[in-house]
Amino acid sequence: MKAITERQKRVLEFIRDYRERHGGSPSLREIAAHFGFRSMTAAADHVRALRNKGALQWVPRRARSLYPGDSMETPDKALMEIPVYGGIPAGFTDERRQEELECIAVDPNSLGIRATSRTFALEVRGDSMIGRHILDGDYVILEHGMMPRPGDVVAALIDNESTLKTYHERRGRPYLKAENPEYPDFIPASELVIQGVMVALIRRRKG
Amino acid sequence: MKAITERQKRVLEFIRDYRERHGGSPSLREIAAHFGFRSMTAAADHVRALRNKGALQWVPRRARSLYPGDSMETPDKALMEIPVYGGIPAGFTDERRQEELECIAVDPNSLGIRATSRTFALEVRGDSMIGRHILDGDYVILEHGMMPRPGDVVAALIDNESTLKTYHERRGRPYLKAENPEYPDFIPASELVIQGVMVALIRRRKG
DNA sequence: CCGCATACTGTTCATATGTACAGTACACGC
DNA sequence: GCGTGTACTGTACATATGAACAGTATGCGG
Repeated sequence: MKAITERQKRVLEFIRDYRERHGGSPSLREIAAHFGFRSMTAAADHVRALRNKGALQWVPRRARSLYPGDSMETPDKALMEIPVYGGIPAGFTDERRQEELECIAVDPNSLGIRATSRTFALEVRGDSMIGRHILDGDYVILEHGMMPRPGDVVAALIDNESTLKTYHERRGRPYLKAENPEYPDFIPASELVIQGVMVALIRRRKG
Repeated sequence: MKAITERQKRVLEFIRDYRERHGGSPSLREIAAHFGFRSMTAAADHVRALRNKGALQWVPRRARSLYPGDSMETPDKALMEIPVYGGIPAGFTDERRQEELECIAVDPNSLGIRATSRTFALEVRGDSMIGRHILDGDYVILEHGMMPRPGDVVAALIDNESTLKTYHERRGRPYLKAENPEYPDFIPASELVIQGVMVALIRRRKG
């Protein structure tokens, strides 16, 4: 990959300045007008070159969607909103309106997960999963409908409440293990509903 | 001038939220889609009402040019790319080109952290921090230059290598505690460089 | 009851905008 | 010389987008 040319650097600077002053991206024609290009394709070429070199991000066909590649902002293509369910009875199935749902935004690529509509999050309450190094206040990202493998952390609906268990198999039969000595170790998996399999975890700083 | 209605407040919040997440304004059709309006005019009406009430600024006929009226300044970056440093000698100071840097994208709001250029990540190697429930393969998000509080996990440069320690104070003097029995418990903090304070953690699914 | 604002549905229209295609000129490496 | 990338001009096109027009329904104050 070649280096960024002087002209392209100027275009990138203009885009950066424009975003600073206007709080949004310039259009291709505005770029052309600023540099005195009589053809808008000149601006389009520069923008394409910058995109190919990774200096610019954009959303295809979206108006005014140029983002400097090194900026902290990124277009929404990698963004995913995950609903957060607390220790709520009925857990996965939400009775509340979508507007009331708390969401966290994550980048599926960074988390190494797929972006599906069946992905959700649980805010962990208590230290019941400390045996798996999952702490109170952690956000566990789960995928609904995924086939669990032995050792996976899963969310199960028990007594109308979402709880985290470890999935195991013994003599070919699946069972769930609670990582909490207070509860019985073995729960036949057939008796309960597995809501999702843990695919990632997010922990915030305390205090 | 009438007051802003509840519905209009919702629309305004969505616009503000969209700008923070995407770094740009939503289109009228995107607003309509978000609220489930079957007609885009509904969104246009709300936007016009907000403009008349001074809660929104915009550029006439310009695509994606809605700005919350209270501040034209650049909104907080919603999604930021954080460079990942492994167990690399020299750690925080990178000798490598920026293109070679691995990055993870996170939403500062979701993680409960500030978006600064001094934020970085370390990919944890080994189980030396298992006492703090930080596992091999976890990504620890740290902020450089932050004042650590007792109990905080910090990254320190020891023997030219970035290692994680717990920050403590004893008799008013700061020291670092290794959460690993193999290493000495007490390291005078004055002797080493604290690169950053842990503000969040991200764990991917194994395998 | 009337007037008025809010909160929509449904449609149409002008244009702003990104993108593609065709072509010219120049510099540079092999 | 030849191929490649940069740096443009000029035209054309599909569509995303803001804006306008014609309605319907609801609530609220006078």
